[in-house]
Amino acid sequence: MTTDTEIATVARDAFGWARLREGQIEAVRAPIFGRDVLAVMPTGYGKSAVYQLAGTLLGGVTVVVSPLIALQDDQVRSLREVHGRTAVAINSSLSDRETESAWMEVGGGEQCFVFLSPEQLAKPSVVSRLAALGVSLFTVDEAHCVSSWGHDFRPDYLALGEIIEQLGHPPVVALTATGSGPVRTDIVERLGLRDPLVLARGFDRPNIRLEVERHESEDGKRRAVMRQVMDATGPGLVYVATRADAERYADALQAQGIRADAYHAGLPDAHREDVHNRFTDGTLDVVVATSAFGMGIDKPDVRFVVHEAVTDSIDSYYQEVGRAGRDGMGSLATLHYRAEDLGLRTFFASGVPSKESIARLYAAVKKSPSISLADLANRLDLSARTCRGLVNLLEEAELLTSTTAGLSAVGRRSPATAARIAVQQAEAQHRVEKSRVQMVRGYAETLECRRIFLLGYFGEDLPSPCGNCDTCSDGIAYEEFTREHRDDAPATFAIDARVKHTKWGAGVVMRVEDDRITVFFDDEGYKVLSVEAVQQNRLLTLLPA
DNA sequence: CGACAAAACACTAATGTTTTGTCGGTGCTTTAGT
Repeated sequence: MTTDTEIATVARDAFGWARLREGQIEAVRAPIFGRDVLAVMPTGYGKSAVYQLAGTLLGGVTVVVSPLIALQDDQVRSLREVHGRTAVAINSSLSDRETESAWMEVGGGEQCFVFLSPEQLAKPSVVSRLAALGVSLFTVDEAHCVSSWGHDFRPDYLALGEIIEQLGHPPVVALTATGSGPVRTDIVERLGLRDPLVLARGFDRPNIRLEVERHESEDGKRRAVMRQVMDATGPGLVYVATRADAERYADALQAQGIRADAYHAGLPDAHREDVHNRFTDGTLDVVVATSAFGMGIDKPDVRFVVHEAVTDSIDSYYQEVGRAGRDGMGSLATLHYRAEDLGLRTFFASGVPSKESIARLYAAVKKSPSISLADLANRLDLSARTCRGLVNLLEEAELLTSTTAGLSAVGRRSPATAARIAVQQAEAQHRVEKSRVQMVRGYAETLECRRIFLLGYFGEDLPSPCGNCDTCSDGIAYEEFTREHRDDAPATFAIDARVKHTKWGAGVVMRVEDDRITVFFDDEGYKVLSVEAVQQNRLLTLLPA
């Protein structure tokens, strides 16, 4: 209890916060007692306060891993200018001299926050500097990136677990606004968290109305999206799947006199920043964006989030939807659904590397043990990224290990065998990703209450239909609800139970309904099974937890 | 997988149909050349 008082005192005296939420206090308490924590809380709940308070209380060096430099700069500015703390962001935009002076600042005072990208931490010099200084707290902000970006897009995310160990495993605080059960498990495993406290708070956002509009033709969908945005009031976001669509819709909306603009990663940085600023200060009403627009947006009065196409997962969907109505006022989230749009997402979830390239890489490592990643990329004439991706895949398949000394092969397999195993591993990953896309289809096509479905995906049980989604308004949700709760559900498996399927291997029960059961399998992803089939054919057996 | 553009074709002239090809999302970093 003394600690809770201390936390409250620091919150008030150092940061000027009169009140903390229960979840924040719990999340701060864990690292102070040396326990790792994964906190899943929506933006606006006060995630940053967790590491800011814990770091201040623990003293010394707090590392904050954050995916975007713009995000880091915002945090540093806030810590320095608003709260008078010591904080630096070290990245490639700094000159050598600036980098040196930043490191001096880190080691110079009683307490300092250091913001780093995972790519910075991939450099041995950065890790050894931190090790020499000693790290009191290791924070991973936007921790879902570990899970979603680690495999291919930003492979250095996968190395964070190893970095934490090299730093002597200080208490770890992982923070994210999104994350279904499997994503949380993935974060915990990849960061190597030890018996972490897992907190999830504030998932339900009852002020956001949920709607799905189905379309047969591309043209019909386009007209419906245009009509909706033109009739809507207040600031809003339109999420599209491609850069070209972002520009097309933005142009069309402008032509209709709407203050709209496009945002995607292909636009010049200055323009992106300008769009962001205009949206924040209210001179721009609608941003038509790819998934590039999102992290770091903290605008309270977004009144609608329209999805012109499906996302790659419900995790992404709910995160994007969550940008509406942070002020608690009524807001609208509409998904314009066309079954064909799932194709693009399925495509992104594909693309297994060729056996030849894997075999070649494995053979090269066997031939030259302790080879560095850079030398390997050079020798094989691969880009550093492609090479890193392949190495990560082989590491996950436990065919390679990577140490500070370099890469080396594990066991004695032929390159062909190694390639076969690695391809199986990659295919399993892609099956999981495709199953995540299929869950988006499930959401779009469900007859039950949308919110029951969404919250159920995140492991929360809404006791009755929400009354604020399209299926509730149509009355269908209530029919479904009573139909499913007609009888006492037959004894099946409990949520979170670890099970084994005759064909799909081990998995975790995510959801149990009257007539079907949803399981997340390690190598297959989400599968919806009929309870009848499961019982008749004894498809599932319970595994010890 | 599917949208869209370019190329190829189909044939009686300027434009429509079919086939083939390409591309699609997210950000760090670092280096060579102005």
